Amino acid sequence: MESPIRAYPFNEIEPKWHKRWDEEKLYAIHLKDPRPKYYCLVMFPYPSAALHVGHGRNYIIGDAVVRYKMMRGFNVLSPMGFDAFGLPAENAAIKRGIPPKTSTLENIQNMKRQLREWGCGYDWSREVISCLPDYYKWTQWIFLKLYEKGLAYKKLAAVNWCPSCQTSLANEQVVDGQCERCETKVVSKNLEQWFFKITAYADRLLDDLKLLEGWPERVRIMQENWIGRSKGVEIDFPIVASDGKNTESPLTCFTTRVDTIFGATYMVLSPEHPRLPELLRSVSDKAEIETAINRMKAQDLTVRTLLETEKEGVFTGRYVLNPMTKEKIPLWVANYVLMEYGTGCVMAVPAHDERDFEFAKKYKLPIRVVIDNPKKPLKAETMKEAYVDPGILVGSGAFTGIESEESKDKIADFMERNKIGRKTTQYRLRDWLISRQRYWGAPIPILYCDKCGTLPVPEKDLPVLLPENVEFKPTGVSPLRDHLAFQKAKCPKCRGNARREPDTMDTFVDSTWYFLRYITPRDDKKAFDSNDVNHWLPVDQYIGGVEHAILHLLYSRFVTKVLYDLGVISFKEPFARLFTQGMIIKDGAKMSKSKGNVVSPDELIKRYGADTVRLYTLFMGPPERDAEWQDQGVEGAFRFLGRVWRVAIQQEKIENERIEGEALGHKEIRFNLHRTIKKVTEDLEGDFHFNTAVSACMEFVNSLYRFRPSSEVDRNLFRQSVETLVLLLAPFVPHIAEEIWSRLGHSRDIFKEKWPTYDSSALQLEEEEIVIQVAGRVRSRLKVPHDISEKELEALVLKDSKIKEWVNGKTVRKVVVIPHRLVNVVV
RNA sequence: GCCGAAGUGGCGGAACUGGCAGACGCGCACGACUCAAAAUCGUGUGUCCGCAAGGACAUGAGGGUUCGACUCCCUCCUUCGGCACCA
Repeated sequence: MESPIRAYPFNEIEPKWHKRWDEEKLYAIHLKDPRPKYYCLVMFPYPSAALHVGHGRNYIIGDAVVRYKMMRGFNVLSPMGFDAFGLPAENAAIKRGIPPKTSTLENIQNMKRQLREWGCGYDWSREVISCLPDYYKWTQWIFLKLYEKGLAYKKLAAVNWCPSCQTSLANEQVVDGQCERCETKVVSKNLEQWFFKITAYADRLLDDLKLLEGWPERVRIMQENWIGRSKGVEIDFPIVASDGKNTESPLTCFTTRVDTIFGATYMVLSPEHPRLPELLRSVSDKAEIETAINRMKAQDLTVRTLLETEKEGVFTGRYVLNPMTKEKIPLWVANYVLMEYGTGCVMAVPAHDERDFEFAKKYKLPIRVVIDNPKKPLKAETMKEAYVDPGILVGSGAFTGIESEESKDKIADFMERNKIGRKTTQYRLRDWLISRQRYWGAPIPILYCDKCGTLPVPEKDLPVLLPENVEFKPTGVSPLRDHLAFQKAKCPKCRGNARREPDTMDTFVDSTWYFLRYITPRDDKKAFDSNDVNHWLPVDQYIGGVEHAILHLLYSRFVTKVLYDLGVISFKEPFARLFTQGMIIKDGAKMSKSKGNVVSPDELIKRYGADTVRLYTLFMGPPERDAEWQDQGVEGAFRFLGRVWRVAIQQEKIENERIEGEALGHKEIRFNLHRTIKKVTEDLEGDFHFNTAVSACMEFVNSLYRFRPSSEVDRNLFRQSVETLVLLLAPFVPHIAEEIWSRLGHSRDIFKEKWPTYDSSALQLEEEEIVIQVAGRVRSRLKVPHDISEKELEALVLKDSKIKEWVNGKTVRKVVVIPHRLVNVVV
């Protein structure tokens, strides 16, 4: 890149203030400070090699909020740390051929330098690094707490396995059947794994979303979808005995549409249903049936769950009884029924379910209408598709004639009374699989003793240290399994030899509680102090990318609720307000090293200074939306800061310059000044409209360039204008603001100053311009006194020569007067 | 398929509660300064007609409500995101 352009001396200013802020400990807070607290948290980063401007948006937004709140008189907590365990760090280390710890700590140093250069300030005395024992000791403690509560358990299950990362994954880490990290196709594998019982909290995680008014609607909806609660009924279908003796227990299905029960003309099991072998025992020609079932089982699950996939099935030769109609209906097995959801058994109502309809048509199964369309009566023989909307029950025994929505409860109650079925709730959410067969994570604090079984590591023995001299290349089993020193353990009960759990925890466990650790980060007696944490949390403002809408944000909410139940914290939700900033796009794609479209902040800062990068980042568009990075836009921000510098520092020069444009007077400048304060304040108090706040400042600078102070009073206003401008800009461009502030003769740090307030009387002009429309089109405008009455205004308008021309002969039907704004003459 | 967000000049984007569409910035053109360039300062810049004054058209498309619609309602199209054979 070219050498720095001639401009204000940002390369002297910026390092000077970084040093000053460090020395003054501008960001260090005291927990017991009497001012109102404000906890501003940005999502802590993975320590990758270097940050790009896309990452920067997060920290710049956060820093602007922090500095603004400081000026509003809050005791602002702004901590930072590193989410340092996990696959990305380990994979990067493997590539470089060095231990993950070395590369991670190296990366952290580089990122800290970058954050400092950006001018983003944190209370570094509170730094947490999740891969260091003084942190993960307490991550392990959290695990033990969940274990005590029965919320951490081990089970053999079909789990998602990434063949490239050589580890199991949580459901949340599988995107479109692929590994979230490496996009390799995920396969299913039967393994014994550790899970967190997040499903036990499904209802509360869902219901408490309503408490999160400060969260973006879309994030709440995404979590709602993910949890996927559906209320319905479990119904027992008695099996018709093939040998006359009815000894088999009934098959249970789950449905959200009990209202359609009278139309259930067959029943379908998932090919994986555990009772299939038993059901088939008495069937004579079962070879063919079993072949068909095995074919369905072999079908790739990701393909099988595609809507387009052809439905396939086979009749089992068995029958069940529809418990309401007492009819004998055939029992089928079909590929469209999933074992993972509900009971793996579905009552099929072809007339009112698209999938059942398609299946029934293919295999010529009976279709019976039981919900009629009130607008257009249905006929089973002529139906082209299932009728899935509400309607009136027909052919439904005692329930005929009832509206379908209403009938759901009535039928369910009837079933409960007669022990046919019971109301129940199903969730899409699965328990959180937390074991990883990889090295770079916190060891799961569990011991196995041949005599005493599975035992938690006693709290006093924490941390279970992650050994450093390990051959850690992924092999599919945890490298800790064969590490002798690590495995050398004693059973806490019988003192005999015990083995350690070799798996490590998912990195997302580390980040479920880091925001608690920031309060008392060096406490080696406990994870956090309940009193302090209860004072400082929930986080007032959380800021981060929307990619964590489900994963991190759901897991953190879960752990918070567990800690609440344990009585160690007094709040149910960790983050009161959430702001999700948009991505930065370059050349049509998300900025990423692999795509080769990253813009490095280091070079930009060298060329233009950090304030320019910050200002452009905030100005480029609404912060919650994606934005396209344009190098030329950076120049614009840089030019603006030059204008600010000149108007503030080199005032005399401007005073002496020849007036070329239209000059503005005292009154207009005063008006603009207060209007700008109002606009910037409202933009920051609202949903962080930095882009319009910056543009308001630009407008004000433009107007200052038209001001020619001619008197002492004028010069005072000019000075006041400049000082206010600098205060308003300080959260966005802290270095230049500090520098101008001190050059204007202030010795106190600008962030210890009060945020300016506006005077509404200055916004009240005696004369205002009114827009005049004829038939809704602007035809003229008038300057009128502020306190003119509507009558007077109307009369004035009708006398106006231009308006007369437009009215010309037509009758005036009505005159609409909107005070202080507009008059519309309707002809 | 369901849910959500968005669609405005050459570009990024503004527009309060329904009240001057295009603020602010980029780009472009012209002028001032300069021997010249850069930087800076100024002027102009939606489209069409017009020398101009001015007028017509214009916020994804089409309807509607209203004195008045980027904004509200209906139908549809496109892009992005989430969920999805979930019973």
